[in-house]
Amino acid sequence: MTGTLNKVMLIGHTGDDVKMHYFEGGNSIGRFPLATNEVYTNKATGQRVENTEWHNIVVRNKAAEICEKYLKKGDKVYIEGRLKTRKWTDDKGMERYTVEVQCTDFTFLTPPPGSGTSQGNASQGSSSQGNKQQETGSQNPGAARQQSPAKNDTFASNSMGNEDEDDLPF
Amino acid sequence: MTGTLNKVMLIGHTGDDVKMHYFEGGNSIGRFPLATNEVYTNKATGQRVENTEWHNIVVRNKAAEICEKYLKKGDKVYIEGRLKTRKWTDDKGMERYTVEVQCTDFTFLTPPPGSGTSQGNASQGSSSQGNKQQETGSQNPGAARQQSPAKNDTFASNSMGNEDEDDLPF
Amino acid sequence: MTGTLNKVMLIGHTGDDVKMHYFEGGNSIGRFPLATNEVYTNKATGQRVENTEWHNIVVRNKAAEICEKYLKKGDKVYIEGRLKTRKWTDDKGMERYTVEVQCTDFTFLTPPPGSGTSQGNASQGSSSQGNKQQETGSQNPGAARQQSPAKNDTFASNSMGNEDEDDLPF
Amino acid sequence: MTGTLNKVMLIGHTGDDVKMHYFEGGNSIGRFPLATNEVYTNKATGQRVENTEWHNIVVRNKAAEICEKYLKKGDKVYIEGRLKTRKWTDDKGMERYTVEVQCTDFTFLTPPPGSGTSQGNASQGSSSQGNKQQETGSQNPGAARQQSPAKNDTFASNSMGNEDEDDLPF
DNA sequence: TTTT
DNA sequence: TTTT
Repeated sequence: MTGTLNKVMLIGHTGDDVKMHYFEGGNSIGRFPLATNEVYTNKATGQRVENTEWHNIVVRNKAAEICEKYLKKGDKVYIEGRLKTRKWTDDKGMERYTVEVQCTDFTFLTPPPGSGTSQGNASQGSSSQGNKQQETGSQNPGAARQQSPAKNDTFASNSMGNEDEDDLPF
Repeated sequence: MTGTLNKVMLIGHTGDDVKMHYFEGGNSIGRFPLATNEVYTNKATGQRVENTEWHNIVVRNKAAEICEKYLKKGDKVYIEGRLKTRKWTDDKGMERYTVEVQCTDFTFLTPPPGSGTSQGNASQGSSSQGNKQQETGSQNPGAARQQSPAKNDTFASNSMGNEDEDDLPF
Repeated sequence: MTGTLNKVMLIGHTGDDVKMHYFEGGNSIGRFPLATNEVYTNKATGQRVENTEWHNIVVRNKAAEICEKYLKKGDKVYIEGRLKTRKWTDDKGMERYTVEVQCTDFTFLTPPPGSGTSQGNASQGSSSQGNKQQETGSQNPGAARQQSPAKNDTFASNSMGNEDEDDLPF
Repeated sequence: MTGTLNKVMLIGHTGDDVKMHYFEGGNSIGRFPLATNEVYTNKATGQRVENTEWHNIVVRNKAAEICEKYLKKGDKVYIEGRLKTRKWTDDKGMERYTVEVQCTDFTFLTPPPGSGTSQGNASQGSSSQGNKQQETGSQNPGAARQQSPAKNDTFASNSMGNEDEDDLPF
């Protein structure tokens, strides 16, 4: 029985690169931590408080590969997904629970190096800032990266039977 | 180029039944109005104000057929979608614009007649309340209706390459 | 540093009544579990799978009191909030983590008993279904309950400096 | 009576600076257009299609002033709000309707000039890119800008009776 | 135009 | 009308 909604929407910075795990049969998942922040002033003490919240993001298959390829540690990203609690057993045999965000959609918010937008760190030698190596060639990796959300939109549209859209990320 | 988000989430009551439009080639769309309300007290006058906002919902293909079949005037529903402005020309030749919510996901919140839940209007003769005729048979239409969100979730999951889910609404 | 978003939106059924905790100084919090469901068919096995996800909802102060008063076990509710991981120590001195949804907005989706809507379980003796005792009087508790979302909208509006709205839940 | 939800969430680029309008009594509103994009490939024609959707954003009072001060044409921003249709009469006396997004929360996604983040266009002479004049002083305007979402979160928290948070944007 |  |  449903009639329910389970939705998470996050904008944050990745705390690490995407760690991939490949299954037999061709499926794969990627995991990475995402940080969101809140700032407020404690009224009682007048003190400024800054909190970081960490979220465990899980992406699957094609989406995981796109994230693995284009998301690097520190990037800003929009993540949409579902909350899911995963049960596991620690080394002492104790049952433990981890809450994960099963990603269903995402949009990169850090412009790719070399994109030259007013938002980008484009101008010069951004690869020196620790960006992951991006493949070069006729297709601008920044543009490719920028298109990934379109892909997600596309897939989501297909989910409602929209016909005139494609199946491919790029 | 994207990196953008265009999302609408509504919970409201339908103001009319779903009006279907079938295209050659097999595609179809359904349209219906959705009402949301807000209540507040005008601070200056102390007067209680109640506002109704009307939204133009557009659903496509399989989703449209499900809505047409199970959503009746007055039902409560959760709608997720994208904002889209459609341009048209009125009978005086003037350009006009209509903002629509292109539905990408939905969940029925009015329990189907006969569902017998604590939330439902189940107990007796609810068809006398003007509910649309529901097909009868071994499958409970209420349950079918309840599953439609699952279908949407399923489709959305597939959009990210999730393998172990199905393609069918029911 | 922010520029981040941490948002959860849930529609589900409460798994228990709201448990209140009052602090010295007048603050209070309420907690309750919320269930969301997903249904899909495992493609490999063809088996129908139904999953229930449980969420720990935390509400504060006035909102907690409203929930405590009008939300009963089994009710359907829309919850909006933030994800927050709370650290605690179990009886063996081990550090444990619990993810909670810190509620910032909510809307009751189960009509109050006696509301007599097509959606309600109004017709007869619904109190026998274990509904909490609602105070009686000139004001319909069902209406009061329905208004709580308006209150939240109102508060949210004020957060942006909207002047012509009120401060009170009802 | 409510029990409804009216929520819009957008990430897009502003198409113009914020236009302020001040009312007697001290209230004010700001308006600006926001663009979101979608990209897909038309399956029938194989053609890549790019659509831009324009949204009319309306912000009020303190939030309007913050946007007016820190948001410049072309900036990327997250906007949360409510859909509202405004009726007006055109110069021919015809009734017209405009759909607006009444902003209730926002987060700047374009780093301020001089922020020096890997995402920023910081390095050199960004004011030549048409950035609005930012006040200088001991407080980094970029940081101030970054804090505005915190302020919104704060206000939203207060809406639920959260006590230990402040009232001030910065 | 219309829902609760 | 306009952003990337």
